[in-house]
This record gives sequence, structure tokens and C-alpha cells, in this order.
Amino acid sequence: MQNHHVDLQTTLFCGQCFGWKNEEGVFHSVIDKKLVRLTQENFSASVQEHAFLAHYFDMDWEYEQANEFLCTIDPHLKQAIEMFPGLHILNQDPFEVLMCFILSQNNTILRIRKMYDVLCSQYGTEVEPFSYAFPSPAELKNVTEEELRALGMGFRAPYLLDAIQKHSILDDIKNHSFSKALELLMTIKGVGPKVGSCILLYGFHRMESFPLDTWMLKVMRTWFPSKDGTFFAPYAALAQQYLFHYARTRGLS
DNA sequence: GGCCAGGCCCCAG
DNA sequence: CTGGGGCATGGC
Repeated sequence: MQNHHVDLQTTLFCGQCFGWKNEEGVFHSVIDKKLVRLTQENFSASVQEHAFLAHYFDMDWEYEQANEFLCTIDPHLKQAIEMFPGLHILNQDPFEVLMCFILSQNNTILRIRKMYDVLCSQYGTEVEPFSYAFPSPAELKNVTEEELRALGMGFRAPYLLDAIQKHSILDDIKNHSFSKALELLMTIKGVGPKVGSCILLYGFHRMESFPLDTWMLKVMRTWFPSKDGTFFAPYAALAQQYLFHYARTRGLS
């Protein structure tokens, strides 16, 4: 285990996941059908005690080397890394990631979180009183478009339905090349290049992924004109996460 | 009260 | 294959 320092506030609120709450320094969510409660102080002990948390927080990946490399190739990136040390890419459930990033299109992170909560409390398993897991494909298999629209999912309702129907595509993704995997994911309605890249990154830990949303397009035009994701190789995904979070919190200047 | 949001579908050229 | 309108909803 690398035991790299993890900053919970940054890692859990940088836009890669939507289910965590921070109540006065107590971070909580349901992971693998278990209610998890963490503080920054007890985090290290928690991941040592629970293997599923060590995996979820990606404790074995080469963050030290990656950060060191990325700091050397660009000053903006170096600033971003120094401002948010301890940013990890989580290993999330692929189906949950698929659903969340379908919700993300033409939406705000605040509202994605609320829609996530609605799906959990409506369809998910209550693992502790008032704590719900994100629903599984089986729990969602009889849902209708009218139901989802009534819950405020809007034009994304049919996309969610198609994702539920085709969820078994996810079982096979890890056996394919990046481009083939992306192609397979994009057969799901509502999954395009950006959402597909997010699924491959957050659900399958494809660190070569480089999701380009509106923020990242601005970042690239402003700070990296005439460059693309290959400039950050082999750490494109981590660079993307730092730059996305940095630009969103601090702006571009 | 408009404007816009971690995009994508769909259709015209 | 490229470009642009339209999309549900709610937070600001």
C-alpha cells in the first residue's frame, strides 16, 4: 500500500461522485451496501481496517509519482496540485457512475446530487434507518418513464431507462480497449464521448481517460492551446481532475 | 424572472 | 461528419 495522503473534502467534492455528505466534518455515504462514516482524522485507520475502503479510495495507485510528474510539465497544473494535495480518483460502482453521469448532462452538480438522493430513497435499499444505497439494476427494472419524469429526471428519463435495460454492457467493459469500451458504452442512449469517458474513468479506473466538459474545454483553450490529453500522458485523468476542480473553484486567470 | 447548467439527440446540409 | 436547435428542471 502506498498510503498516500487523501484529502476527503477535495476527493469527495471535486465532481467525481454525488452521494457523499459532509456534516460538520463527518463524511458519510453508503458504499457496497454499508453505511460509511469517516472523518479526516480517522481516515487512515479506517482504510487500514476495511479493505473495501482501501479499494474505494484507490490507496494502491501511484499518486506520488503522478503528482511529481504533472508538476514538472506545467505551472498551472503545479499550482492546482499544490492547492489540492490529496486528490484521489475513486473506484466507484460502474452502474452508479453510468446513471449519475447520464444525469450530469446539461445539469448542475448541486442538482445532480439531489437527483441522486431521490433515486436512492425511492428505489434503493435502506441499509440503516434513513440511509439508502444507490439502487441496483434489479431494483430499477420495473421503473417507467412516467415515474422518472414525476421524480424530476426530465428529458434524461428515457436515457436512464435505456441504461437500466443495457446495464450488462458494463460486465464486459474491462476486457476491451479504451476506444472499443467507449464505443460499447455509447450504444446506450444519453451516453456520448464525455459521459462515456467519465464512466471509464470513475467506474473502471481508466487513467488514460480525458473527459472534456465545458470547464475543461475552457481550460484547454486558455492554458493549453494546441494541446490535448496526450500532453498529460500517462496521467491524463488525474490532470483533468485537478484542472477541472481548480478552474471551478478558483476560475481561469 | 430570465439565464444557464460535468451534453447528447436528432436532423439538416 | 459537421453544425446548431431543443431539451426538463430548478438554483441563482
